[in-house]
Amino acid sequence: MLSDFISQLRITEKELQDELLASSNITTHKKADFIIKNNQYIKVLKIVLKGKVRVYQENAEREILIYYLNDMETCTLSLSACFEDCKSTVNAIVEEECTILNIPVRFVKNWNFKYKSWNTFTTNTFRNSYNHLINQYSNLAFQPLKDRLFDYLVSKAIDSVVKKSHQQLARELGTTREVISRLLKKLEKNDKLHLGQKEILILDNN
Amino acid sequence: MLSDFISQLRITEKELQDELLASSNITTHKKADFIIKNNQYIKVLKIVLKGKVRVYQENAEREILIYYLNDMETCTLSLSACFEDCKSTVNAIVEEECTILNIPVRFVKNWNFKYKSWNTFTTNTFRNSYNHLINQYSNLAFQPLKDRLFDYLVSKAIDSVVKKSHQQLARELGTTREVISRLLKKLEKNDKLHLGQKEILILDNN
DNA sequence: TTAGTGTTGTGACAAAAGGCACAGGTATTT
DNA sequence: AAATACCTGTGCCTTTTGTCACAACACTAA
Repeated sequence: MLSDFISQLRITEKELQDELLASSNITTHKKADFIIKNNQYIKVLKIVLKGKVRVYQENAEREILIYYLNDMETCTLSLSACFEDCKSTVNAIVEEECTILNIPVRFVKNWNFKYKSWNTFTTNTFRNSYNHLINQYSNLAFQPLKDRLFDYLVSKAIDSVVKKSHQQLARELGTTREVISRLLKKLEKNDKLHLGQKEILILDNN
Repeated sequence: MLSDFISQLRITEKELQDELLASSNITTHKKADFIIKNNQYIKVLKIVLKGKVRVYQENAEREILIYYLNDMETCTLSLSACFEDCKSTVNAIVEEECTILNIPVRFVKNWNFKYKSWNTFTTNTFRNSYNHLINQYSNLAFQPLKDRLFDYLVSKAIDSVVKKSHQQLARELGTTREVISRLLKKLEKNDKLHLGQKEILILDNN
């Protein structure tokens, strides 16, 4: 699995491959495990080799999704922490059983100017995350929740189906369950989707 | 001015100093000039040496602030564009007469692995911008507009005074003028601030 | 001084989003 | 089968935010 990561990132430097092997370790986690908790010091860069992790911020009564980490995705916030000691402002929780590559922060900063492929990796990670977040931000600012909800469902659908409860959707979109239930009903009435038990079928995605 | 930038970034490499001098150029812009327009290809990295630029996204009827660029600040989105050819998704408009350092994108990517100080610069720029944006994002998600408005005023106040019209504030916070006017009145009634003509005095910032 | 433009205040109303309460459904475990 | 824990639907009401319309004031340029 580590070798998949190495090849996906085109890490051709033999020396970096060796350093990675020597310094990192791989851990596995069950559903509902916390990978990172708010206000906790970040000591390792986390890369999800396999599985799914939800990274979110919370306040008193609500949550909002920052991003999901899927196979071969890197936690940008822990990458950022590699360059300066800091605490996490988010929580990260396992949604599907995970295999995670852990690299202590002290290596990551160092490699950035030592290995070209690593430099490319960190830069791309920052760029993609930043662009993604700007999109999220302006959607949040401009789009009514109904549209954000529908777009979100379309983006998460696999074979036009989303298997999430209304409560889960509420958490991911930063709102409450009742609001989601009502908006979904409205969308169903407009023949945009069909509601089942913990399952939403998208009918019309234009 | 360029030398201030060089010293602020601790660019000690003589060679990079020379490259910067040879490849960049400095331009000046008047208030209300567009520096970058939505959907336009980005060809240079823009660094504001002196002045103030507002970078924002717009949709049909509204705008929302992404960030301000003040003295010695770098446009993160144009930095991002240096690593892959792409179009702007934002507008940037001069708010105070500006002196801008322009560096063609082809150099920036190259320097990233060639000069340590440049590498540090780009990494810090991405990190700071990403952290800032995450804060903005969760404020937008969690805080009622009234609180976002007050916090924003406090953050922009100089000697407890903000010299902006309600219309400007509306643009920066992604809402409309009437809404801002009413919220400001409410805050004034609660003795949080005092309203004048194009001027807001903060009375109580806890 | 006057015309024009930008700024502020506000009433009336509409739409969007949230909170509370409760009813009934589904799934799982014991 | 009973108990328990989620899950979904919805009525009712409140708060927040947005829209339209209009009036008054302030500032600037001719």
